[in-house]
Amino acid sequence: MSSRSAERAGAQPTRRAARTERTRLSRDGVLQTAVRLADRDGLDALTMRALADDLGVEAMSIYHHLPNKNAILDGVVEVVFAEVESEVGGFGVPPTTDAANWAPALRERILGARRVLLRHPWAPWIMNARGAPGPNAMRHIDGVVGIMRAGGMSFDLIHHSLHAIGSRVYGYVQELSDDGDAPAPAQLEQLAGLAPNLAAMLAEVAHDDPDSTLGWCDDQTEFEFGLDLLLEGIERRRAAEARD
Amino acid sequence: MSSRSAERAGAQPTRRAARTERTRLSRDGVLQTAVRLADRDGLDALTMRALADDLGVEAMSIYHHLPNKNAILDGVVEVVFAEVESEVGGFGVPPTTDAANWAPALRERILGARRVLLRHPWAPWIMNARGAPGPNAMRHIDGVVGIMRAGGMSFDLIHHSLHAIGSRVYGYVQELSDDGDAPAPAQLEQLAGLAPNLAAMLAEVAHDDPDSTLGWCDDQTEFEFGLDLLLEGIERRRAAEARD
DNA sequence: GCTGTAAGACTTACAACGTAAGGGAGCCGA
DNA sequence: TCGGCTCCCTTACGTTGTAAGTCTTACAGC
Repeated sequence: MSSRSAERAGAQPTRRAARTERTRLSRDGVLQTAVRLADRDGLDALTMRALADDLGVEAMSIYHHLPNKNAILDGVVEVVFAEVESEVGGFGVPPTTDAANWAPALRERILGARRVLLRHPWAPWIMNARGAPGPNAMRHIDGVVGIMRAGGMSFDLIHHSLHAIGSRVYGYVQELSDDGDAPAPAQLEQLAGLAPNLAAMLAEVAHDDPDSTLGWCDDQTEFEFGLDLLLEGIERRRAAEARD
Repeated sequence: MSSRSAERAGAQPTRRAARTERTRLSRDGVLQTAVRLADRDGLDALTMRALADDLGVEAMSIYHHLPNKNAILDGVVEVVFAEVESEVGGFGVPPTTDAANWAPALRERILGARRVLLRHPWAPWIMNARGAPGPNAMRHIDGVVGIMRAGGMSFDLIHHSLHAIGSRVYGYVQELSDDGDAPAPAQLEQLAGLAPNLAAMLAEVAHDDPDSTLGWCDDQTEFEFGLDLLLEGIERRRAAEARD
């Protein structure tokens, strides 16, 4: 049923000939294909067998290049962060960064990361599920620390700020509900009994902006609102630190 | 090997006798046991078979009370939010809440939720993985909205704020790395080549507070730092709104 | 060209997962 | 007493990651 088995079953001269044009794998090729597969079919579809299929190979062959599936997951995230690196023009600290402009610089860096992650929406899930960031992700964070440092903040403040910004450092936030559709009036009425305040809010938002079904959730706008809130607060603490 | 199969193999009069004292399941009992199982052995250990084992029952029996595993996951989260409700003394809005004290009230509410979630660290994972909040979680959010509303904020500002606070509303943040141990000096040196700013920060933190191995991460302190940053920023926007 | 060797692809097989399908025990109303 | 309903058990299937072992192919040295 898969394209590969079809090809197998189909016009193929001899077993031997098929073997002759055997595909050569490589760690990089596997990861690149995995990224495309996840982009196309989602994270759940990224199984060893499906990946092998896309590579024109049997599942177990992959294990000669990556030790296990977790390594693949870590690997694709690293690929994504390589993309982040080129998106933001390198992980270095912009040379003119100082106390006056660290915040916009950081803002730009984070929004750049976000742009890439929006192209690979499955990546945050992997990052959440797996612990330690790889080298590329690490260098991304290092750049963030560098920008704050160039802004004249103490490591202590930077450290707290990193935690505060949390996953926003990476350019994403937990999406509350992806399920898409706006609450139908019937649902809204039902909700009113359970959660009147929430229902009132939803009703007003729906009234003010009927088009924005549930695009009212997790907009770019929302992301930037939260980010700016944090950056403002951090800037105020930086200034306080500088006064001492 | 499991306690149950041992019991089976052991002193048991007759098959019929065993059947007579057949365990009676209930939706509630299943969920309660699932919570205990997850608390004890972690989320990965919460499989249908393990759960059935703890219940003294076969896996498929569970399906007479819950339609599938997702229902169980949703169910245990609801159990957790019932615990939140009692922890915070109900999801209602404190009667004296106004523009002057909404922020402390909200802070208290969120930290209460956090206290409960720290007792069930697996719960956030489920909440992330699955979409829509259940009724209890919904009522929790409704309480949060209610508090802000009592503070005199517009629904628009409340709505943006909800997104900004993100998962903090629920009382948790994504933990960056749970893997525990402090970076060994060797690791730190290796890191210095890759991420010098980060390495410098870690070195200083380690120096200032050698005990706090990596408890320096995701402390209560960190959580409150970020929360207060957001609450401050929101309060400033509320005051601005009130001036218009 | 021939052959030995190592790299790497293939085959087979397993344990664990969620769960569909159907069997049968026990209880309850008639 | 009996029919039927509830609900637990048994068996089995498809999918997952991956361990173990076989076989092919490319290439080095002769």
